[in-house]
Amino acid sequence: MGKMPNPRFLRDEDLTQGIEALFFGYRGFTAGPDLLLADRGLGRAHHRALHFIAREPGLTVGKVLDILDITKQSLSRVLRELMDQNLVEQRQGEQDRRQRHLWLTAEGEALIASLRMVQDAVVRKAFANAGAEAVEGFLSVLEGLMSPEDLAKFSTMRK
Amino acid sequence: MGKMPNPRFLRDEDLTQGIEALFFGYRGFTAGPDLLLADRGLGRAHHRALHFIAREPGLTVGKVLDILDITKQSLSRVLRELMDQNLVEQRQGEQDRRQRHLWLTAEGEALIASLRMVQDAVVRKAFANAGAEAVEGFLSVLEGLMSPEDLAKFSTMRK
DNA sequence: CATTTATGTCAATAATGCTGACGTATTTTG
DNA sequence: CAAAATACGTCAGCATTATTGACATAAATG
Repeated sequence: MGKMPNPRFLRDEDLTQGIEALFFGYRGFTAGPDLLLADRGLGRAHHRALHFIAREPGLTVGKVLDILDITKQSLSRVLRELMDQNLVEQRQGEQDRRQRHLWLTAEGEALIASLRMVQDAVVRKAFANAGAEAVEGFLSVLEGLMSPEDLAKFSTMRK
Repeated sequence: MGKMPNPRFLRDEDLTQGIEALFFGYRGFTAGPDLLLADRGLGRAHHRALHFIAREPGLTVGKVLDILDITKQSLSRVLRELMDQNLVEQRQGEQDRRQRHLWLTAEGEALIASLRMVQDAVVRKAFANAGAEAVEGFLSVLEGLMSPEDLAKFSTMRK
């Protein structure tokens, strides 16, 4: 595209910097929600489940398993705890009655809203300070880091 | 800077996309090393310790505690396992003999080299495909996500 | 009707973190 | 120099998140 390629691009130090940026950045990204969750005896796994159920209400258990890529035993425990706390509820599928569709209760909506509030504040600040173009770069690098399977999930989610 | 601000920048969907990109991207970033580590009965915590010891040989235990921000009990177990596997060794400080300086053994160097090989391949591909400008954006967003303390650590590490 | 699919559960195990309490060696400070 | 602070280690107990393997049930499908 007529851009001068940087002759010092992709040195070991650049990669080291990228690796460490991800380590520290990811920690800043999860710190806020972790505190809120701990109040209710929940952890990051519960947050992830809540996030994707909120994003696509009525998801089946199988779909969540596919997204989170954990075993059903692990997810089962997480969902059990969320249901025990009246944050999530299950409804049997109408067409396929083997399926369990997951929905947030009002209380679950409230919790994810406060988690989003905290996390959005961090992300919004980082995005705003870096600028729209930087956000584009941020996203495209992260897409490149994803496995093909996860990239497909990520992409179809935002269609 | 005379740039047209995008009127649709920082919508909820943008934040959602950023959040999910981090989730899936971080997973792709850790998947390769995790497999290699599992062969030796090690995990991500050992990887992090090895990384920072490799990066700054002779680090003291206290410095590693500060970087990783875990308790000394947690780090102690990790270091014990690394030393038991002859990957890391400790040397008493010469000036301050209370300190324990950490060094990789030849075997430790070999392990971190193969971990780096795997992880670098993923990061290099993502960086190369996205381009130098995208990498700038990637880094500046991640810096914005870091806590002030972690940003300081991150910054002083690359002086 | 046999098979596959979607889900749940029991039991055991591992990695990573935590808190609290103590102990030792060494350095610093009043 | 004695007291306090620092650097590090360790014992014990517990929580979260994940794993594997085995087995069970209900419902859809060929």
